[in-house]
This record gives sequence, C-alpha cells and structure tokens, in this order.
Amino acid sequence: MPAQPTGRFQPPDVRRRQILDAVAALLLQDGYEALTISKVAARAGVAKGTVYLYFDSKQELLAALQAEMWGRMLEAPAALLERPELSWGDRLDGLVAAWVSAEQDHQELYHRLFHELGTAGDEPMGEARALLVRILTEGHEAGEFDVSDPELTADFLTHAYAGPCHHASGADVTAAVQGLFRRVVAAR
Amino acid sequence: MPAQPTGRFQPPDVRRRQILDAVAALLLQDGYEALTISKVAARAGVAKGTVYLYFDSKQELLAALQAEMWGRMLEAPAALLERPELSWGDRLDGLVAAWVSAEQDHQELYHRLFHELGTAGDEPMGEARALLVRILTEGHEAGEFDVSDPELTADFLTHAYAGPCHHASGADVTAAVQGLFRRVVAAR
Amino acid sequence: MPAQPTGRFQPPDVRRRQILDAVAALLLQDGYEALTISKVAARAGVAKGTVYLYFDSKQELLAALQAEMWGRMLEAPAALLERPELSWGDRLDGLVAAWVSAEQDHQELYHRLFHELGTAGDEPMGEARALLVRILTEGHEAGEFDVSDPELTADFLTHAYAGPCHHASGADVTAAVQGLFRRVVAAR
Amino acid sequence: MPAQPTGRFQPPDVRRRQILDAVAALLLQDGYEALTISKVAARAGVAKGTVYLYFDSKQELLAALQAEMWGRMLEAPAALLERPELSWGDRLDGLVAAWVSAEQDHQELYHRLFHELGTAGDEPMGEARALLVRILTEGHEAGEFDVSDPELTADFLTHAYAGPCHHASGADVTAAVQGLFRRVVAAR
DNA sequence: AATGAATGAGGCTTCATTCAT
DNA sequence: GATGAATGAAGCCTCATTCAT
Repeated sequence: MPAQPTGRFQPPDVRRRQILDAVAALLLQDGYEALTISKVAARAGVAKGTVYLYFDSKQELLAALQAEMWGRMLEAPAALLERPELSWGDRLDGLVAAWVSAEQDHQELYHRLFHELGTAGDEPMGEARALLVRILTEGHEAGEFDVSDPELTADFLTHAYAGPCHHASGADVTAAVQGLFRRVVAAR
Repeated sequence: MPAQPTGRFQPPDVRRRQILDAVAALLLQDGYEALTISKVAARAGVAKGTVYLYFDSKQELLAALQAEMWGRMLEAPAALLERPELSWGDRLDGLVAAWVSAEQDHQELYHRLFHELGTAGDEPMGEARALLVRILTEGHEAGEFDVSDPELTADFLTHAYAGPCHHASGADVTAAVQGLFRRVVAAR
Repeated sequence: MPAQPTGRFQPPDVRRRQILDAVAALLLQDGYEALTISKVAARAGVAKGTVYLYFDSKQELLAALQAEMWGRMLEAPAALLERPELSWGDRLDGLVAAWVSAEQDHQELYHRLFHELGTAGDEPMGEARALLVRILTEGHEAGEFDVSDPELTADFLTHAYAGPCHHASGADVTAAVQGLFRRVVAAR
Repeated sequence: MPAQPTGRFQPPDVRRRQILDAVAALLLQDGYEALTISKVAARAGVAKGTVYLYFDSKQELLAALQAEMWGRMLEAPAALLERPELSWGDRLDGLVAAWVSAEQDHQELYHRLFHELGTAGDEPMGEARALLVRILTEGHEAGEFDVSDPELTADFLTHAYAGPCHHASGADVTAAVQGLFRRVVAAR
C-alpha cells in the first residue's frame, strides 16, 4: 500500500494527520503487535525520522491517537448536558449513540489501543466514566432512573456497550444497546 | 525478585505450575508488553531453556494459561445446567458469581492475555458466550426472562461484568452485578 | 580484529562490499560453523543491525556471496564460446584457467560455502557443469576430443580441478591442471 | 522414525554401533546442520546422556564416524599393494572400485562430514592421498604409468572420483571412472 | 550402565531511536 | 523541515553438555 502522493513539504497539521491516520489504518489492519514506526512512516509517506519530528516517541504517538478518540467519545454526550430540554433518558440515549458510533467507526481500533494504556490511558477513560456517573447520579436524583450504585453501574455499562458493536450483524445495534441501558437504569 | 527456593528437580506438574504461576504473576505486575521468557524463567526459579522443555513457544505458554482460565470460568456455570431444581435466574446468578470470582482472582490477568488471542483465543470466548446465550434463550422460553435478542444481550453482558470487578471497592460486587444482570433480563 | 577505519556513512555499494568481504574473510579464517552475524558486523566495521539493512538474513548473505563467486567462474569461460577462432582445446584451457584462478583466489571459500547450498546453491553449480558439458560434447563432435560420456566426465572434472589448487606449492598449477584435463579428453 | 527396539542393556560395542548408525542415518537424511545430539539419541534408542558415555563430545562422535569411513576406503586398496601378481593398473582399478563403492554406499555422507574436518579430518584424507601417491609414483617408475607430478595428480584424482558417483544414472560408474583414471595416468 | 531434566551460553533477528547530511 | 542509514539493546529460541537419581 503506497504512500499518499502528497508533496514533500506539508503544513505541520497535515503531516500530523497523515501520520495519525497511518497509525490508525495499520492498527486496524494488522494489530498492535505488528505496529512499527517503519511501517507508520511508509504508510504516511514520510521518512522514519519525520515521525519523530511530530511525536517524541512511539508511546506519545499512540497516546495522541487515543486522546483523539476519547475526545470524539466525550464531546457529543457532554454537549447534551447543556440542553435543558432533554430528559436524562434522552441524554443516556445520546451517550450510547455516540459511543456505539465511535466504537463502530474504529471497530476494534480502540481496543487494540488498550495495550499501551498502562500509563496515561486511564485518565481519559476516567473522564468518560465520570460523564456517565454524572448522568446516572443526576438521573437518579431526578427520579427518572433507579441506580443504587452509580459508580459500579457506570463501570458495568462502560464495558458493556462495546460487546454488541462487533459481533452484531449490523441491524440497529444502537437502539438495542439503548434499550439495554434503559433496562439497567429503569426506575422500578 | 529471587526464585522460589525449590529443589533442582521437580515433578513435571510442579514445574509446569511454577512456570504458569510465574507468567500470571508477571503479567499482573508488569503487563503483557514487559513479559519476557527470561523474566518468566527467573521468577519460576528455572533456567530459560527449562521453560522450553514445558512449552514449545511463548505463544503456547500464554495459550496454556489462557486455556486454564477459561476452564475455570466455564466449569462451574456449566455444571449448574445439570441441576434441574434450579431456576434460570439461579443459574444466571451462578454464572455471574463464577465470572466475577474468576475476574477478581486474576484481576486483569485475563484482559492482559487478550493481546495474543488472535489465534486460539477466540474459541473459548465463544464457549463462554454460547453458555450465556443458552441460559438467556432457555430462560426466555421458560417465561422467566424477557430477552428479545439473546446473542446481542450475551455480547453485552459478556463485556459488562468485568467493569465493576476492578474499580469496585471490595464490597459485594457479586451481588451487585447479579442485580444488574437480573435487570437486563427481567421479564416485564 | 578491529574494523576498517571507514567513515560512518558509506555509499550502499561500498557498505555491501565491506560486508561481503567480511564474510569471505571470516569464512576463510574460521570456517562456516564459526561464522556469526556478530563477527561479520564487527569485521565489516558496522553494527549488527546494519548487516540486516543490506541482507535479509544470514542465508541471503551467504547466497549473495556464492552468487558472486559463481559469476566469476562462469563469465570468462562463457565468453570464450563466442570466439570462433578458438579451438575446443583452447576453450577448455580457458575454463580451467578461470576455475583454478577463482579457486585459488578464494581458496576454500567456495567449498566452505557448500554447506548452505541445499536451496539455491544447486543451480549455479548446474550452470558451470552445463558449460563444461557443452564444451565436451561439441569438442567431441568436432573430432577434437574423445569423450564417450560428457555428463559423467563433466562431473569428474568439475570435482577434480579443485584438488590441486590447495595443496600445490604454487608453481604452475594452471598448466598442470590443463594438462590433466587434456589427457582426460584426448582423442585417440 | 522410532528407535530400534533393543533391550535396555546392551554390550558396549552394540551401543556404540547403534549410535554411529544413528548419526550416519540422520546425516544422510537431514544433513549436517540439522544434526543434534537429541536426534541421535532418539534415533539410536538411548537417552541423551548415554551418547556421552560412549563419545566425549559431538566432535568426537563425528570424528569416529569419519575414521570408520576412511578405514573402509583404505583397507581394500592397501591390501592390493601386497599382492605381487597385480599390475599397477589393476591396483589403481581396485582403488577406484573401493572409493566409488564407499562413496556410493554413503552417498554424500562423507561430504557432509567435511564440515567438521578442520581439525582431525585432514589426517585420514592424507593417508588416502598418500596411498594414491605411492601407486602413481611406483607405477610411473615401473614404466606402466606416465605421471610427471604424482602429488598434484593425486590431488586431482582424489577430488575427481566423487563427482560421477552422485549424479551418474546408476550404470557402471566404477568402470567409467576407472577408464578416466587410466586416461589420466596413461603412458604415451 | 543408563537416564532425561536441567542448564545457560550464544545465535539470529527486530525495531525504537539518533544524527549527519 | 526532511531524510534514511546506522545503531545496539533486547527478545526468542536452540542445543551441547552435565549430573542427581
């Protein structure tokens, strides 16, 4: 798979993007173990040394990609909190929709990224969890949900949603997962 | 970390155990990436070559550990299917108890093992899933559960239970997760 | 034995040559069994990894050296076939001269290389043999030689010429071997 | 290929033979590079340690096999020197017959053994050469041969005879090689 | 005499990272 | 800013040899 035929000189953001895209593509294609800087450079159409102009190490390169992905998972649901007209159930649905969609977009990309999370990887996951905890807590306080232990339930749901994304035969996974989330938090 | 002070010659099962235990300990302690045969040997108190007397390759060593863990997760719940006096809810509770306990025993050991599953790792996971699918399906047919899509729900739950096992502050995680499972499958 | 004091960066051909020369030197000095990539690198004055920049594996490194040597043995004699003014005896003499000279240059280098020929090594040997078979056959048909079984005779001579190259005390080995070849093919 | 079903205790010579036979068989089958003491032991039907009861090292094991083979190549031709009724040509024929037969028996066994000859291997080769030198010299002095440089000619012939043994399509290789030897030494 | 589990040095190869151009 | 040849530490695995039983 040859490099994209871009010019030799590129604006920094473009180069950065090319490299991150290359990492994502390779991760999806061959998995984490097979990922090498050489391949990333080749795929991005740059020299090996160039990768190090944009990222200090392999670790940081992966961390950057991970951070990007977490961002996509957090923005949309967080925005829903600002809209007063929504019910907590709506917000939970929105969060599920965002997460399922992110998961499906990157398929297992994010799971493959879990390898190197030992260090910095925990923090963004914490943010996602915190968001869910907040929805559960406030939804419960509003009488809309029945969640006795929001933290534990958030851990449960945080792991759960990913399951159906992979195996499921297309169909409406989002709706199905939303239904399951609703069952877990349902009042009564 | 010095080797366990065992004699030079050991019965084969003992050596095998020592080595597998060393792998588990190191995996928990330092993670998958940091696992080397050298460290395994040192931790097990044997020479590097000895590891290869018992396992043909690093792959097989990890596969053996994984197989062992899946066995522990499948035996007890499968046995519950044979006991006619139990309700489907009881069986589901039993499965949760076994899985949570296995998860807590090995903490993230099993998750760290997910790296090398590309090959043989899928099969046992399939068995665990199949077991859960069966419980959900038959519980639904018996009118005890309300599960419209057993496959998808199994994928959901298969991922979900692990979440609370790690973060949760001790307490009665098992009971809590059993409760969440019940909510997901609850009739009405 | 310290590395040759060459600069750190070298044109690709130069580096390639340095490495091949190092292999040849070590092979002559210590034999095939003792040949390691480490020693090759040290002798060539490069890091171990550099060897793999130029050759994909130890096998290929040896194959490259072997191919080079076969080339030297085949080019000159093959050229003689194109010159109509030569008798078949002249051509046979030319072939002997080339082979003896190649053999003496590399002494037993080529014999030590015979270890790894299992794969690609047979082919070039076949070419050398084919060349000789052709000379014997056509020389016989021209009435200049008397060779009843060219194939068998070629096998005989292909092995024979190497013998005197090593032991012989300098002198004129080439002339002597030419004389022996002439005896083997002599008409009458 | 399972071990020969011999009893656990064997007279020393039998064991020794079993081990040497195993080496020869493996050498022929898989080549020198693939030869390990483990395989030798397995093939001979003994434990690895047992091999070391009979041979001090791998080197010595191979040397012993080589010595045996040289013996077979030297005994018969040397005996011919004692029989006054024979011509030198007959003796040369006898030597060729013995060498070709030995070569064919072990096919390339002896060539595969040439790898480790660096040390002790030269000596027996020297004996074979000396025998041939003597035949050439005395045959020449007797006016039966015309050999101007017996040493060089011996080196030539010592290498030559092996060529036809492998490729040749059965037939009467011995006679053919005898004919070629005769041509090389022919008076006139 | 025989065993075979255990050893550990050492080989091949990979790959993150550097740096002279 | 970009390059890519060069580096060398470190990993996996093999196998001749030893030694307690």
